[in-house]
Amino acid sequence: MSDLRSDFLRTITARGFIHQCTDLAGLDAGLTATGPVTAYIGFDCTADSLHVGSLIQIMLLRWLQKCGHKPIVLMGGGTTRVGDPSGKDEARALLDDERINRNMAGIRTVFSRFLTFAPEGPPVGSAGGATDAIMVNNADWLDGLNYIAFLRDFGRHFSVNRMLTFDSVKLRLEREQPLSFLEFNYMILQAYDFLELSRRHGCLLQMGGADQWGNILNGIDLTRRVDGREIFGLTSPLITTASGAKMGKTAQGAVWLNADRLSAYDYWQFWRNTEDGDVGRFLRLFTELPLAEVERLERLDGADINEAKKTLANEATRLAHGAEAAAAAAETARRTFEEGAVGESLPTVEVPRQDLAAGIGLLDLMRRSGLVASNGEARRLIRAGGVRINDSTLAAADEGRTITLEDVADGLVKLSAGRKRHALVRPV
RNA sequence: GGAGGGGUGCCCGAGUGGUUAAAGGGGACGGACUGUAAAUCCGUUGGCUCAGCCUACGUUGGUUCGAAUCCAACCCCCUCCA
Repeated sequence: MSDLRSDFLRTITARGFIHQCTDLAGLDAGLTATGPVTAYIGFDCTADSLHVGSLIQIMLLRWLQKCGHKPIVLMGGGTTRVGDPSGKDEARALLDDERINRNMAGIRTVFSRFLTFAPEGPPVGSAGGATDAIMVNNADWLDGLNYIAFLRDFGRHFSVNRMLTFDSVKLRLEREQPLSFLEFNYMILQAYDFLELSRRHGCLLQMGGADQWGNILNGIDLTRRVDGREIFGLTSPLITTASGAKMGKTAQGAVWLNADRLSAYDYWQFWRNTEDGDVGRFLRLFTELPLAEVERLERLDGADINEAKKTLANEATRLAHGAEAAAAAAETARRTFEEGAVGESLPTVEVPRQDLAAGIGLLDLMRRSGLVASNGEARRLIRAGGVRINDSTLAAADEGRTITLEDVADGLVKLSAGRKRHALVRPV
């Protein structure tokens, strides 16, 4: 790998971003020819934010841009509108245009932290400067397709025999999971996306997760057959934790990148709680620390590795939420965990002072603070000895307790569920 | 269109008339131990006004003192055939 000449490929190789590449040497040559190269990654727009599951892809685009090339963020507006009938779930409610546009706007907000878009927020699809990122929507070309014309011009290049051998299809069939014709067409539409981006923007490379390999290959084949142009594909490894779990799930659900969905504090905590065995790998993938520094940090032994985890949390949070939010999260964590004091960024519920004077049910307050989802869960937690008010543990008999002004210390009541989850109640 | 199999709690999966809010496993949460880690051990895991009540086994009706379990219709999935 040391014979690679492009900054981009050298960087992402050294940092562990590459799982497979269609033609590493050819791509290297393309990247070192004159001028910026355009590359894209596709994203669903089924939600108004992305989560850490997409972070490796986002970082790939960020490195691409940092190395002097042009990233395209492809929003699956066209395919999202069709809806993905995967698995045994009932057909997902179809998203309307308004919803899709709102989701695209939310996702664009996420990307604006990681990538530099052309100034003045040009309309979706415009080209911008040489290395400015652009966001495009595949609805722009998919919506207008004519079925017969499409089949004749492009469908003839796809062999069903071959499509059946792709993992995305094969695994589904082997596990006797339903696979609709609609889904079967996804790989064709995605292949067409690549062709379209190659034509419109001279896009030379598609990247994606390891599960996208087959889809990417199809796009490359299609473009070669139809336009005679050689383009490239590159996939990133599937990221699991050292203990084998899929990365990015917490008690509350997905780890969102958008502060409306998950606070910077909780995001920081997510990284802080990384398993020992993952620290080095995550520092390489999800921060931009120099590799020498990463190597120093991952060599730390025993409890010292906590320093590396804090660095990981600081750096990752800085990228997603900005330096200020990262510092605040770090400070809150320090005060909460290292001093046992109260940190400012803990989740806070505001409660009218007179309600508190009258007394508010503990169960109710735990629910309102987001610490538990139901009164029953709160009761169980109390019985298990997992609930504390201002750091003193409650007994089972405290279930019916109310919180009053007498519990307020320094203008706050601190509620804790377990060792790590805290919330503040603030009378107003 | 025909024949057969199947739809159970967050997921997988047992259960074929009552002692079933439903075995077992996974996941998740809490406790112990720690380093806000992993592993391990213990506990919990539908809701509520919580020793009582309500809602739940694809949907809707029915049989029965009593149904996830029996019957009917419908919806959906899988396999094979046309």
